Amino acid sequence: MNAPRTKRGEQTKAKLLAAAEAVFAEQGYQAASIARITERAHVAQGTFYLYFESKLDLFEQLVEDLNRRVRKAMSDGAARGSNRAEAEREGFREFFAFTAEHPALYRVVREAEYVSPGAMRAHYERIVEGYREGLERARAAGEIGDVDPEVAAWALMGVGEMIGMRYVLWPTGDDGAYGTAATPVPDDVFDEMVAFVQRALGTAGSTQTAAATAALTKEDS
Amino acid sequence: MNAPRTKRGEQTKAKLLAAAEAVFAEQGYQAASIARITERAHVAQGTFYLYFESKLDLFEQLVEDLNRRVRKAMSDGAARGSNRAEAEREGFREFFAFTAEHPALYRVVREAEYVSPGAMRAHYERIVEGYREGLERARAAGEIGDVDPEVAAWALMGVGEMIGMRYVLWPTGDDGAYGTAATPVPDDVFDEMVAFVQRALGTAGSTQTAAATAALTKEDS
Amino acid sequence: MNAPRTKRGEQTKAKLLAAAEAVFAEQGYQAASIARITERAHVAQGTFYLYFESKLDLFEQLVEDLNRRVRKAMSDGAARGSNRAEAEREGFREFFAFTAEHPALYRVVREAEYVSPGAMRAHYERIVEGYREGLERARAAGEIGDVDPEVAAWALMGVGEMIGMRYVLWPTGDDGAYGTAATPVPDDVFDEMVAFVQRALGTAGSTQTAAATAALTKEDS
Amino acid sequence: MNAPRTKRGEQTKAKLLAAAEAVFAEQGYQAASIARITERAHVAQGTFYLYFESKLDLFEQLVEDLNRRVRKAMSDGAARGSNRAEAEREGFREFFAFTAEHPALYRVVREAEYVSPGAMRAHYERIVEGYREGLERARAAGEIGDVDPEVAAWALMGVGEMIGMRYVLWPTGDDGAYGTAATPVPDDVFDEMVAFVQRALGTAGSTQTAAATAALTKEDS
DNA sequence: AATGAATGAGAGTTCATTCAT
DNA sequence: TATGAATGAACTCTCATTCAT
Repeated sequence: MNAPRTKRGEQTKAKLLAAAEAVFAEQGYQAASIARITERAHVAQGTFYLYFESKLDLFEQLVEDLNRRVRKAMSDGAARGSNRAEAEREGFREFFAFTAEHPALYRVVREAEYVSPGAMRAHYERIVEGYREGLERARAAGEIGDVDPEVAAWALMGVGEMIGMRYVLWPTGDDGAYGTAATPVPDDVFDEMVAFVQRALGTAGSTQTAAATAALTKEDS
Repeated sequence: MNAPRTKRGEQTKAKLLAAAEAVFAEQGYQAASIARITERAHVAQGTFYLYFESKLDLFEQLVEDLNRRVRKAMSDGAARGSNRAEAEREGFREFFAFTAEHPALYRVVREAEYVSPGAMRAHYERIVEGYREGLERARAAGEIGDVDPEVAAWALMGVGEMIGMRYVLWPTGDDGAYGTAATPVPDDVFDEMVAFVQRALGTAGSTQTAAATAALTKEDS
Repeated sequence: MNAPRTKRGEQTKAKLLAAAEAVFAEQGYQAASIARITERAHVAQGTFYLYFESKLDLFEQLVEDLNRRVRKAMSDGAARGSNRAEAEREGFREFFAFTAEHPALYRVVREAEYVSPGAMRAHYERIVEGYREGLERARAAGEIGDVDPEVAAWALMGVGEMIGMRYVLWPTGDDGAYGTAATPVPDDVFDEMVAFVQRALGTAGSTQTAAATAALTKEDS
Repeated sequence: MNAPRTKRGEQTKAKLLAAAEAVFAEQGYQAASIARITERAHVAQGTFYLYFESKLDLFEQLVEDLNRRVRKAMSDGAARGSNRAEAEREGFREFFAFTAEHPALYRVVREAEYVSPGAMRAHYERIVEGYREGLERARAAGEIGDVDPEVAAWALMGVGEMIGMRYVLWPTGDDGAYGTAATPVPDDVFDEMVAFVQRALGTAGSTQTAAATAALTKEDS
């Protein structure tokens, strides 16, 4: 009652997931109706229940899927950096890019507290886990100061989420309507934020000015 | 159709707001029904519409009310500090205490993206405004480093929100059920977080160890 | 969420119960929809849930209500008889009259095995309990033979139910459509059946022919 | 679109009928879904419509099949008896045994009033017809009293059905859950019931006590 | 000011049946 | 013969809101 057994079924499920992501981003989880989602996917309402047990099941599958992808993007970004400072910066860059491209993840997770606390926590915990591992390695390598990796990881998560919300998702000067094209974080804000976290972590070389850091990273972008 | 004109009316409206806060905290905005709220307030369903135009109106009034109170608590806390470092620390302390006592604010705001984007933004912007003003003054006084007050303010907001969610609202080891007594942030986590933001802001004297800071502030608590 | 608190509410609930009885009789429990029932009661669908928690709740309330009334009718009938033979006969007479007037009870109970086993069993057990008590008293008084009251009571229940179904509810020569006026049991069938059970119980005087018995009871009817 | 044309097809249809009987017994006709039945038969949903025109068609085929088999069992049992009294007893014995083994027949027929009145009536009428013929022959032979065979046949049907329901299908002391092993009628109840109907029919020799009858019939069982 | 009955649109979900392969 | 994906109408139930008293 869940996994498609033919190619056609696989396509249909993919269509549903894509439609759900779009509708969730536009209207949020609660306001999104199965009717709206299936309509957008060009399938009948009943078809939905061939691949998902419930609206909640869809939600959890979607969050898990997006979570996997955002972590992949972040770790790919971090891997581009040759030291912790660069890894941090590139990880955030990817995080914001993903947020801009998949606003559904962001928005839906914030709505999820009462919908699926488990899914929400798992989402944050997995990202934080990535931060924590990175920080532990960096600390062992002497690249950052004497910080508690766990607490620092949650703090980084918070910084990223709030900056992402404010500068990526809120269309500047807008009245709050969604669905319009989201803008990525402006360069100066991004640099300020990166400098903020690097000071917080005591990253080696974080004393350089934000402007200098920006000039540096422009080269490899 | 909104402002109570008698003392009795005032009490009724207050009962409704208190009930709404409790029910919102327990079930969230979407799941909370007017029926449940009026039941908890011991008034008839129709009475609700004597004081609120709609569920949304209630929501916005409640968020505004709580927002005013959390800002008051934070600025009172900050005023207790004799320098920026202490102000920061005491502000956060009050923020977490308020979060523990009024989980509804926190939870409902996160759910509000699609309910009332205006109310949600106003909530964050007002708190950030407080941070920003404090940071600007501190910078003018040379108490903190060369940070952009606006970006730093949003970053602080993010740190506070995420740490609050993780350490105040999630009953440790729990499966996600709400309604149980929330625990405030553990001392060591709190100290780590404060040290994190003080390094990030380049607060004068932030080089002291977290333990030392803790010892210091214990005296005046 | 259940008991009406005003006269108007009481009338509405009564209208719903009456409509439900009619619709259940016509279409059965499963096929009867809340929409159909509320339409017939001239109220909105939502009104239904002011007085019943669910379709099942309505069903159980209705069965209990009808059960109470059929037992009242039967015991009133039995009380008219001056000996066990007459009590038996008059009890059955009332049972069939009730069945003719309230086919819903009969039909809905037979459908209830999977809907509400508890309600179905309670229905039968309560009626049987009445039979059993009557039989025990009759046996103590020497009015009937040496029968096991419990087993005999269930047997009587069976006879009544099947004869009722066959001769009261099945419109003779009909193709099975319901909703037409039900006919009560024809006199000769009734007499035969009464004679059958009186022989089975060894009721004193049951050796008289059915015809004679009929002639006898005509007088007091 | 109905009759299997190959051996393989025949097996598939048989699997479907067996699965349907089991599922009907467990959940009843209405709650049983084609999906559940085909799943249990280990065939795809579409396969169902190769052998049955509709769910109703399946129901009617199943009822007819079971009806044929229960009548066969009953008449085989009756044939074992060397007189009417014994025939009656053995017929009931088989009826209860069949009920215990095929609870679906019993339960589904009671649910059938609105599903297929025709099938339900035919089921009862055919069994009653068997009773009636037996009673007519017995009466002609002077083995029973002066009873109307038609009415008596329906009464016997009722006794059997109700005793079967009460003592075969209701697991004693149970809360109404089905699917557990059904117990056959206890000996003493069975004897009481047989004595009941034999008195009702005025079966020759029915004045003997139930115990005596039991002793008698034990010999040939 | 307060009540509680009434509303009705809309939600998620089920399921017998059909269709393309 | 057999599959399983797809359909869409119909269902029960919820709930913010309005109305009559």
